[in-house]
Amino acid sequence: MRYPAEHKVRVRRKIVRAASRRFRGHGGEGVGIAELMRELKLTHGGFYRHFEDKEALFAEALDESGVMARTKIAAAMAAAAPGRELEAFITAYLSRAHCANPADGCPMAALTTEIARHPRATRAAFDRNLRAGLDAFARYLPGRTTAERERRALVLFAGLVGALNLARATADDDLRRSILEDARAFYIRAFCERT
Amino acid sequence: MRYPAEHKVRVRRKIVRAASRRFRGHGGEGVGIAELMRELKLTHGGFYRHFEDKEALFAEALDESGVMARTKIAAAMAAAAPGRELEAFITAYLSRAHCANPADGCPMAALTTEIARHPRATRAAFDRNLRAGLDAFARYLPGRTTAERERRALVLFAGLVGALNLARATADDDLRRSILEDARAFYIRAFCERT
DNA sequence: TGTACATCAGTGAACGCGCGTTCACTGATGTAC
DNA sequence: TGTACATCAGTGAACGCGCGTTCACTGATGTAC
Repeated sequence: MRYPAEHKVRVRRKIVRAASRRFRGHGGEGVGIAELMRELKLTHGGFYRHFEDKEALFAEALDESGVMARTKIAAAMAAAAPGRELEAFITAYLSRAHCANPADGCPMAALTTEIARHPRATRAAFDRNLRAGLDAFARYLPGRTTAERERRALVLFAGLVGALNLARATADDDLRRSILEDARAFYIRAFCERT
Repeated sequence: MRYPAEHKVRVRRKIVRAASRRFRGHGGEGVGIAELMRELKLTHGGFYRHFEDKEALFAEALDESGVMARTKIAAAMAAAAPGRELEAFITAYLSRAHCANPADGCPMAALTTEIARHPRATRAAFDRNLRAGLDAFARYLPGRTTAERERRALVLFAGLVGALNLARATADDDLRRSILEDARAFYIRAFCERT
């Protein structure tokens, strides 16, 4: 059956959105095409009318989650008192809610270790989103030049990713809380001091 | 054919050692039992004389890599000038060699994101090795009590893991170098200052 | 305006493949007598 | 000392399963005439 003009675009976006949540929640290898399509009341065969292969979807889902993540960062910062934007970002990133819900959270964190094993094109998508993410808060960091602020943003972000991922990995609730809280306090002190 | 007394123990250890490298290099789902056994000139059927299932091997491989990682940490620190042990550890952990060779490196870093999706027993093995790893360098950190030093060790370690993993994920050599170097400088300044 | 045809998103059976796991079997060695 | 038997690490065929991907087909709608 032929579908209305914009139908294909809408379905494609729905696939990407659903995939971006699933990939973050279960990892690239933990998500199957058939089950993903079933969630959208479609069958697996149609998938290949939209994407070259699973890897292409993965890369596109990375972009999609990147956009969503940046929207959340922006929202957290917009809601913060002036001068405390960075603190708000750090607090939100290392929150228990973010820790408990990888599927709705930062793709950089949820997929860090497996990205290294993906093909170059996918890792390029990762880089693209990493840089865009850094741009979202680099201007709130101390530093005389943009380059200097961006380098600090990268160090800070790497620290946040590491803390979030260790907190997610541990089976010990106390340890998890400790990682999140101590890291939050540490990075706020290290990067949010008025200089 | 029946084998000499200690034969089984030796084979088992060989499996665990080979698995620990492979898991770090390719992730849990990237390693197959049959191929692993083939590397040791064995067939896949015999695997189940040694382990309950793949998950049990994974957990044991985690312990094995933990021991190896701690040996390397200890060696790096022992080779350092007195008072600069922690700096030596940070430098070795964020070295390009460690970044380029996950299979020979820290299991905490190589497997962080997928550990969160493993069963509780496996995550307990992760915790065990995390704590043991922290013990290896916590005493070199500033802090009045052991507990305080251990909490700082955890924050530092999380930062190192995050930086190493981002460096491994990026496809951009310059970005990779930048992450490793900037993070190294940052953490040395933050944790190795004489207090 | 009416008719014939082209389009193409979606369907679902089928493909080949690799996986983790099971199991009947092998056969050299240790042990019981 | 010699013989019969038990042991059990390792073998390799076979299992069921789920995966990514392909493909002949469907059928409602757009388009050409």
